Amino acid sequence: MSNGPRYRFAPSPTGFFHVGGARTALYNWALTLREGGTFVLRIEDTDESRNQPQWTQGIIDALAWLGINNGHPQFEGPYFQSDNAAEQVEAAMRLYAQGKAYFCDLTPDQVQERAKASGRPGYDGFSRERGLGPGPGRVLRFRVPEGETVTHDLVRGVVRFDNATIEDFVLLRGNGSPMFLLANVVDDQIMRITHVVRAEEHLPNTPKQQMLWHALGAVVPTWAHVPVLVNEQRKKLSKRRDKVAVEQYRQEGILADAMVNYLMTLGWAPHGDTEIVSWQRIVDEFRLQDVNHSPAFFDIQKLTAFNGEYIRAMSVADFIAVCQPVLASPSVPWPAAKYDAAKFAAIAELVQTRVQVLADVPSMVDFLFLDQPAIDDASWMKATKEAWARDVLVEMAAVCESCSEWSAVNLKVAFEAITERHELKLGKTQAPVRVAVTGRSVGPPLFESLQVLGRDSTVGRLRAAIARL
RNA sequence: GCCCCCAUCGUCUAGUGGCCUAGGACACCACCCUUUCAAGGUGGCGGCACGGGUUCGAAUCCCGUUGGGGGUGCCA
Repeated sequence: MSNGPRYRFAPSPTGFFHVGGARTALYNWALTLREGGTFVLRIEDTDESRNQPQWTQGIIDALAWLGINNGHPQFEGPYFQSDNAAEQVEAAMRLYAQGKAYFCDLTPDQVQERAKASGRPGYDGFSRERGLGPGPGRVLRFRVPEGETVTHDLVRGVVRFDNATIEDFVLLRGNGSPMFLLANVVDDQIMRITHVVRAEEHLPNTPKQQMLWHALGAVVPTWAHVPVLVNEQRKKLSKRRDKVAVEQYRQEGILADAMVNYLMTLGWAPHGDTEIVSWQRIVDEFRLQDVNHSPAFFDIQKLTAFNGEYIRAMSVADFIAVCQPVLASPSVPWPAAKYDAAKFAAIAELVQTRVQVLADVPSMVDFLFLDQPAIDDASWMKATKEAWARDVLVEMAAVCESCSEWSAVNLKVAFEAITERHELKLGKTQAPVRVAVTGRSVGPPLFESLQVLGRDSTVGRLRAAIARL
């Protein structure tokens, strides 16, 4: 077992794993790798009302997809917070025995009423000196000491909190179960965590937890609070409002490498003039001290641009391989039986520079696997409105039927002759042919497309188009 | 309300007192290339929130203002 630093990622299984969590996990993972430490995954499942077991597997799968996998020697877990309930309660009772915590029988409503009456928000310490023992419905509250709590944060620096502004928070619920603040600290102690790197939303929890670490007689870990990810309204990313599920991006054909690279550039940047860098370089260069202090906008457009870069950087063979899931997806517009791997392989290189996400691929090649192309009406109208369009289609159909060798170059040469006869530009004349054959006005280069489609289909579609005019 | 954090192009960032007439990337615009669309190439637009200090010198340090954000649960 490694003696290096112990980082941890502690998500709660309350929904789809989201990009903000992924970024935090990646930060921890990069640090773990660089420093020869350990990455502990702990599922914080103490909120019985909200956590769902199925989300746990989703977290594990998404982490694995991003390269954080439990097969790696520096990965430890997953642990479950609920498994440590006994130790958490025991720690709480120790605090009670030492007078560092006390029981209170006020209900949440009563606490609120008193706060309202006094004009001061939060719990007022009503039961501090009442000497209540444990009992059903009674919560255990931490007795916040007087003074100041000074935290040292690797990204924020020194952050001071006046303890007078911190209420006596709950350690154990009325039903005896441990709450987050306590459970989190006890687990971190059990797992010998040395570095707590988490999102900025936890910064206000830090003085409370630091007091707990002290009260429990342990050496506090090193804190680091990284900025949150926000939407275009500059609000923290929310599962309800925003598109945040890692799994969804994966399904749409965002590559893991692109996602990882993009996420790492939110709040941080590698040295030099390019942000597209290898994971190894990220591991080598990433430092918490260099992390920005302000929230970062999760820009899907830039994520997509990164993804396009990664797609283009792949070999054609890799691109073909990575396209298989989307080409075999049930949402594809052609009947599964009609898919022809050889045809896709023949045209793959030409689609590779034309897609940003893998989900864009099917619409670029669907004409190859459909009996008849799905003609886009607007494109059709526009491409055939000139008088010459019919002649071009007729002449092209004839050429296609009669030309000797069925090849892109041959077709191009023949078509250029037609174009010249009409004293037009290729950019113009190819439009009706393209729409007739592929159904769209944009797509991979025309003659290569025809070559892959084949002579019979091409001629058939041209004839059908002429009949349609 | 109270506590805390933050502030460089629209966005993500480089910048840690002189190398900054502030660099890169995404987006946008133009041109080139070109069989559509992309890709690629070239160029352009565009920023240190404001006000005071400190200093020979400030995007960089200090204070204030303004503006954002987070927290304020018997959620995590």
